[in-house]
Amino acid sequence: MKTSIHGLHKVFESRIRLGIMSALMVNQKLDFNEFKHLLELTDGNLASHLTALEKHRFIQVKKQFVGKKPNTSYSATDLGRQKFTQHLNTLEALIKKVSQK
Amino acid sequence: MKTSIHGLHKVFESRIRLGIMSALMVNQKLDFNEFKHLLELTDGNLASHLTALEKHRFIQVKKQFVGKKPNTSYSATDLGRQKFTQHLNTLEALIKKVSQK
DNA sequence: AATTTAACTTTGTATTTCAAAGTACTTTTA
DNA sequence: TAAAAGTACTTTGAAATACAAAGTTAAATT
Repeated sequence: MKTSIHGLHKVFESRIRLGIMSALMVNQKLDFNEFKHLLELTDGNLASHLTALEKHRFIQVKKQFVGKKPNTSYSATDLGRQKFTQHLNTLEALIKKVSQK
Repeated sequence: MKTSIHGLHKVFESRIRLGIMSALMVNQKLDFNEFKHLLELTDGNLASHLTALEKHRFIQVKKQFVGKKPNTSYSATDLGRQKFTQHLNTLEALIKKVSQK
């Protein structure tokens, strides 16, 4: 087991950040409001989870105006994809181990 | 995504409790010291994670003497197996979703 | 001018996590 | 037989995390 949970990254353990990263793996970009509706969080809480991922450089932010509205969109960085993939691989291996028997 | 992370259980989010449950899915019982070596935790920390799982009735405890030494062993309950399986199924679905494309 | 929208930041509380130290009881060792 | 060690905790306290609610900034709409 020592080896099995070694590839897990603390920042991905939260269901919310897990959700954010998953969403960004299948969508090249998503904006603040999309996340808000997807995850049903308060603005502040969502912002802090996004900031946590940004601090690790697992996601990157782009601020612009879309039409006349401000828009903040997020995408996974290469590093983020790499680390998150490793996290999922570890989980997958763990699931496989548990399922086999 | 709303649906995807719905089957996750908070208590299984921690890598340590994930490790404990995984170990108990493939071993019908493990004792305190085995966990200690498997997970490399201080006694107190291990005890509190085990207690957390016990409070949810996801694991059960058996205290006995083995030879002359006290021995505390743990096993997953049916409820624990059921809930943990659901957690892993949810993760598996999420991984599949992310991997597809 | 007042309201709304977007995206935060700040504040404050509650919860979680963990190491370290302390405890109780038994056994082994010097 | 007194001291040390092992098992399995509990308690304490500090640090990190999580979250809601309220406040903020700046532009856009009514």
